[in-house]
Amino acid sequence: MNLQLRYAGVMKDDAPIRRSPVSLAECNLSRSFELIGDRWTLLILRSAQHGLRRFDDFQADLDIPRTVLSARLASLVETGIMDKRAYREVGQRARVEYPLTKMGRALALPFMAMTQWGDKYLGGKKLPLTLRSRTTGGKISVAYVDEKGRAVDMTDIEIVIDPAARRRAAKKRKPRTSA
Amino acid sequence: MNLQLRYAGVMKDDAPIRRSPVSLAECNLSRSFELIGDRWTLLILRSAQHGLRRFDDFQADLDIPRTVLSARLASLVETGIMDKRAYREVGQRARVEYPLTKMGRALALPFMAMTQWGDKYLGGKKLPLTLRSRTTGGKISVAYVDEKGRAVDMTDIEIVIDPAARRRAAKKRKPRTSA
DNA sequence: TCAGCAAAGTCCATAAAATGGATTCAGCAG
DNA sequence: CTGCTGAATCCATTTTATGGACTTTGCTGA
Repeated sequence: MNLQLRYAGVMKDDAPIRRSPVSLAECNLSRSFELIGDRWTLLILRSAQHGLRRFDDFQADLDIPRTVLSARLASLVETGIMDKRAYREVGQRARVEYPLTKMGRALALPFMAMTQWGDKYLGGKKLPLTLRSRTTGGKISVAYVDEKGRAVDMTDIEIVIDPAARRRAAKKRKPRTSA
Repeated sequence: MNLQLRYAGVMKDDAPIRRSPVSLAECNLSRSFELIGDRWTLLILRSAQHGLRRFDDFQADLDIPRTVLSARLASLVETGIMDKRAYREVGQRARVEYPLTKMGRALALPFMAMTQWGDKYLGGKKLPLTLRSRTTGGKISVAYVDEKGRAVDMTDIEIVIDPAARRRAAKKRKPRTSA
């Protein structure tokens, strides 16, 4: 976890890179950030990963303004990360809950990778939350693996950019001072 | 990648969870989000992962307001994710650049996990950016692994919460209507 | 020598969001 | 009918973002 990932075929490593090789519009990382990349959305999703599903539970768990929560849940439903459905407890009227969809549950992996990063660089000695194997009890972590499911070292990895996705000519830069 | 991760020892899975088991203050995931969890910071870090280091390069790459970029870079330096240092090109005066620190470069793993998620749920057929092994040329991905570096299936994983980190009594909820 | 330029900012007025408190709405219990 | 509760919405205030112009520094080429 020491080296920066490097591009395939790049030799001179000291010449600075001036532009991202993939445009924002085509980059699935920035597209992800567009959907979930703000503080409250991320925190809502964290609570949701823990199993929370109800409006007031999110509100109390995070102490989030109700207007913001309302807006964020709506957009998470719209993007397919959460579902909106009725539930009914015994002797209660029907209410609404927001469970994660499969798409939303799949965020567990990036979130765990992020947690691992926080554990290493922000945490103290104790790790509040860890993963372990049900069968062996051994510690589980997130890592790069090859096709056979073997962990690989970062030094053996290179980034490949699809030529078709390479940043295009760049819509003409607007000059710094216009008037 | 189908099931939600489950807590160790939890049997009744249908009773809704009402609170996150780890408080925001102690959760290394929410601490991470506090540092990097806003749209512009995430995008700056994406560009930085691609190798960008200079103020105007970030500005042009992302079309980010200069004030915001200035503020974000300062806080990334303060938290130790980026470094601030002088560089000098031949025949130019000394200028400033913002390379990622080791801590910042380590964000590559969560970012790749996030990219993978985007590839699956947001992307089209084509993947603009992929990882491969330098030695075998095989595809590299991000996954859960055990201590021996073997990929493990999600169904075999359970979440363990350190009892010491369990959410404490919860500072008394303020009533809904005060006056 | 000095005008021009480029990188790395700051300043400022306007626009957009977040915040937090009160209010609304629906339907079950008593 | 009244109270209560979960799920919102409304509104005034504060905070933050936005985008354009302006500033600073020290090089280069004329």
